[in-house]
Amino acid sequence: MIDPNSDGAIDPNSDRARHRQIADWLRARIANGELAPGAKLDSEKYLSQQNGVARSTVREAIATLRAEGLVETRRPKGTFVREKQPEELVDLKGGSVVRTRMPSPEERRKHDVTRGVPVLVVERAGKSKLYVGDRTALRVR
Amino acid sequence: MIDPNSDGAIDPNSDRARHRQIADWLRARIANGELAPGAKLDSEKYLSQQNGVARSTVREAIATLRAEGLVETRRPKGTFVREKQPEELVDLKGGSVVRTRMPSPEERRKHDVTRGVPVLVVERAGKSKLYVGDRTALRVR
DNA sequence: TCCCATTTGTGCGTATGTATC
DNA sequence: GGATACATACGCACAAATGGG
Repeated sequence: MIDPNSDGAIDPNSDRARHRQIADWLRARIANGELAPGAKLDSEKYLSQQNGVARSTVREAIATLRAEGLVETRRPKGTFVREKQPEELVDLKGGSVVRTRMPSPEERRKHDVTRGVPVLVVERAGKSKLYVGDRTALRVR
Repeated sequence: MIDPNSDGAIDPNSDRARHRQIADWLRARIANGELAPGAKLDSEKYLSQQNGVARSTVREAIATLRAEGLVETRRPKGTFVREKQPEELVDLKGGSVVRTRMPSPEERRKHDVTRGVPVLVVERAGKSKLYVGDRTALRVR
């Protein structure tokens, strides 16, 4: 049996939405290292019972973290804190212009991009190249 | 009265999730210009009745587009196709390293960043600067 | 000022499907 | 087969913000 709020993420008196409070709480635990990269979050069911909210409320909180690129969900394994990826250092040539945006679903599939990870678009001489933000750093020599 | 599927976004026989079908459909309408930048999407209620699905299903589709940076929701006005922002061209100095990621909630507030919009992080000489992806392009001279 | 209609936000409960171990 | 855990989907109710009359 789980004691609701033994770990107390939720303040029932707060005006702040419950799913936001839970997202804040998980985000803080990730930030301070309590939930380290690679760590598995508690299950949605556990979190919902622990905090005395519906599972859908927990799901919304996790969806927020996913969109922020903080966690990644592997079904039905669970949700995990994202780990830093090996980073490729790419040299930028003169005349290049760099932009960033979220990838389309096709680009996500094609380049195997996790949800919540943006891409870098480098344009030069009328052509543009795509780099996955997670695994790329661009350098100006 | 709305005739479900008079506009037919949903194929009930498809095993593709309904919210994904609706997201695909809206994404396509945005891509082909039928829903131009600044245009207002139909309300969640209208879309749900039009497609014969629950409002929560439509909301999930729209949340997807929001995370992709395609639309932006202004409550209680509605959801709108995002417009291209005036772009500032920033020159990159030698020795700079550029990365991209999603902003934290604090960064989003501080820099007024719409959901679904990544940021550019330029690091140089131990210091790093943040640029909003939506309104910034970096140039190598 | 007040009321109302519209629209998104929040939150719940329930049920069923699907993938993994 | 069973247990676990996430995914999909529905329905409901009420809150909050905005604009019109």
